[in-house]
Amino acid sequence: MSTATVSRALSRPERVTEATRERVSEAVRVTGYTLNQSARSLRLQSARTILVALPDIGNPFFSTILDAIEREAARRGYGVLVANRFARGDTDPLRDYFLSNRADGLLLLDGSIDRAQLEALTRAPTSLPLIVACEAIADAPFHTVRTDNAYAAEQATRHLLRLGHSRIGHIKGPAGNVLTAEREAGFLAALCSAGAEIRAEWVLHGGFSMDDGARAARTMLDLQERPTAIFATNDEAAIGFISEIARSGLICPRDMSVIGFDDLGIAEHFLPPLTTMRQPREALGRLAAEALIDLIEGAPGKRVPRQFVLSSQLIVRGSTAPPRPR
Amino acid sequence: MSTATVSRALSRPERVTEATRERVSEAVRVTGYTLNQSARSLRLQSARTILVALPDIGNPFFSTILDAIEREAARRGYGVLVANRFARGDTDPLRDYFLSNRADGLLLLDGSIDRAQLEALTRAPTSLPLIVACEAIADAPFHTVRTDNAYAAEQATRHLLRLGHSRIGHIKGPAGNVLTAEREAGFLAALCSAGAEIRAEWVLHGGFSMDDGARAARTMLDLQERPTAIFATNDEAAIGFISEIARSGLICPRDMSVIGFDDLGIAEHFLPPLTTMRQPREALGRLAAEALIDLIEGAPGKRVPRQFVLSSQLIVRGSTAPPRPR
DNA sequence: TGACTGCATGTAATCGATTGCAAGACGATC
DNA sequence: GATCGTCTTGCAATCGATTACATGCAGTCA
Repeated sequence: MSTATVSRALSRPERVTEATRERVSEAVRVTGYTLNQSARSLRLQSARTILVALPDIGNPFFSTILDAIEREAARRGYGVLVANRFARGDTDPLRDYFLSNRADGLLLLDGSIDRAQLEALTRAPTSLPLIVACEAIADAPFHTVRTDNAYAAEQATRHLLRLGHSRIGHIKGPAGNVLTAEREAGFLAALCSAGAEIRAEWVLHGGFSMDDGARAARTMLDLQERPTAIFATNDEAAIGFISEIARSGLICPRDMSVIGFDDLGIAEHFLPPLTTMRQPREALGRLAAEALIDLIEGAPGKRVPRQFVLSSQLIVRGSTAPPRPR
Repeated sequence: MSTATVSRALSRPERVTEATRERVSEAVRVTGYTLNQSARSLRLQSARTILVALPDIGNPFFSTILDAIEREAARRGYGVLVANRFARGDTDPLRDYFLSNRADGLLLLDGSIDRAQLEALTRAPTSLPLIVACEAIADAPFHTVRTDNAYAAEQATRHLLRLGHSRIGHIKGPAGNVLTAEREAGFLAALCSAGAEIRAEWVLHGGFSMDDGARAARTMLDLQERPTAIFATNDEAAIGFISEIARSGLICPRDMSVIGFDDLGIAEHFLPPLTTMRQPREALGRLAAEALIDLIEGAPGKRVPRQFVLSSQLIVRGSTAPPRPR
C-alpha cells in the first residue's frame, strides 16, 4: 500500500474503500504511527498554530483570557504557542526570525510593544495575520478586540459621584501602557463633567500589581488631605490599596470607598467584596481567537482592519459606600 | 549562491567567509526572509517545542508555574505549546495523533489523567519524553517534580495545634485528585500523632476554587458543634471559606483560624493576610522545564525515572491565632 | 612546475505528508 | 465484445532546510 493511500485513508476516509480504511486503522494501531506535523505543515504551508504574546501569563487577568483563547483555538483545531513578557524581552531580529512560520498568526495582548515594529510585521510580503487585543490603541491600523476603557472608567467614577463622593482619587496604571492613559482620561472626564474637584496629588502613580496598589496607599496616607474614594486602575491595585490602608486602621468602605476594574475571581470573595467594572474576559479571548483564525483562513482580500469594542459592566459590591459624614 | 551556503551562513557563520556572511545578511534584510520552522523541524526531527498540559490555565497557581516554565524554555530556545483542561476533554486517539511530533516532549501538570494512558505514551516505540509535575503520584514510574504534600499538610496542621487548637477541620480538594488524598493524609497524621479529636463531619468536601471553599463554609455553619480552626486544601478554598463565614458574622481569626496552601499572590494582601504553606511555584516550573529539556536532549540511556521533591514552607500571617477562650 | 593542504562553496539526497495526474479495476450499457 | 464511466490506488513532484560528500580554488613547499 502506498503512502498516498494511507494519507487519504486518514484525512478523507470517504475516498477509500471500507477494506483499505480498516487495514490502515489496524496498521496505525499496531505500529503506533503518529502523523508528523512538521511534514504536514511544510507541505500545507500552515502550522495550524497561533502565537499568543502576553505581558504576564502569571496575572489572572491574562490567564483567563488565554483560557478562552485556547478553548476557541482548540475548537477550530489550532494549537496555541505562548510567548510571555513579549515586549519586555530582547525583541532582536533573530527572535522574530526563528518564530516565523511556526505559527500562522499572532494574537498580541501586550500594549507595550513598539508600534512601528508592529506595522512592519503586518506589511507585505510577510503580511502576518495579527490581532491586537485588550491593550490596543484605539486608532491603530490593526484588527483589534478591546473594551471601551475610557467609557468604563467614566462609569466607575460616576458610580462614586452618585454615592455622594466629591473628593475622588485615582491609582494609575503603569507608565507607558495604553490602558493607563485611557482609564485616566475617563476618570478625569467624569470629574470634569460633574464639576468635581481634581487634585493632582490624588492622582497616584501605580501599576497593575497588588504591590503597586500598596505603594500608592502609602503615598496617599502621607497626604494632609485625603480623598474619600478611589478609582483604581484594576482590581489588583484596588486590593493592594485596601489591604495596605487597613494596616493603618483605615477600613474600606467605612473610611474610604474603592472601586476596581476587571472583576477578577477574587473580587467577589475579597473582604470587603470589591465593587468593580467587569470586563468580559472570556468574550474578549474568544472573539480575538475567532477573529484571528478567520483572518488566517479567510481570503487575503478580506483584510480590512476591523475593530471590535466590547463594553464593561458595573458590578456593585461592598467596597463602595456613601462618604462618612464628618 | 546555493541554499546550502545560506543555511551555513545563518546557522554556523564561522564556516563561511566574511563577504558571504554579509551578502546573506543583506539579502535577508532586503527580502524579509524568515526561516521555515516546519522544514527545519522535519529535517532535524525536532520541533524545539514542548507541550504543557494543565487542568486550568486560568488558575493563578498554574499560571505562575507556566510562567516559570515558559521562561526556562525560552532560555533554552524552546517554544511552549499549551493544552488546557487536558484530562477533562475527549482524549480521543485523534487528539493524541495530531498532537504528536508537534512537540518534543510533554510536561504534564494535570494529576487527573488516567495512569494507564500515561504509561502507554511513554512506552516504546514512541517513547515520548514526559515529566509529571505538581500533581504527581508519588510512586509512579515517571520522572516527577513535585512537593511533599503530605508532609506539608502535616506541618500546616501542626501549626494550628501549636497555637492551641484541638478542634480542627479540613476542607478537602476535589475527589479523585492526587493532592486531595495526600493533603488529607498529612492532616490526619498530624491530628493522630497529637492525639487530637478527629471528627468525620469536620472533614468537609471541597475543591480548589473559592466557590468550593464557600460551599464548605455553608456546610460547616450548619453544624451543631464547629471546629475552631480549619486547614484548607489550598488558598482559594481558604479565601472562599473566610469570605463566606464573614457573611454570617464570623470573623477570621477571631472566631476561627484558617490556614491555606500554595501562597498565591493574593494571600499576602487578603484581609486577614492568609497564613499558608508556600509552594515554590517558580522553582517547580523551572525544574520541570529543565528536566524535560534535559530528557529531550539527553541520551536515551539516561532515562531512568528521577523524582524531584521540593519542600514547602510555613508562612505565618494573620489568619491564624490561638483559639478564643470560651 | 607539480603535488598537497586547507578552506569555501556547490550538488544532491533526505526528512514525511499531500495531491494532481495516470493507470487499473470493475460494472453497465449498447 | 467494445466502449464508457466511475471508483480506487499508485506514481512522483513538492514544500524548505540541512548536511555528507564532492569540487574547486588559492597558497605552500619541494
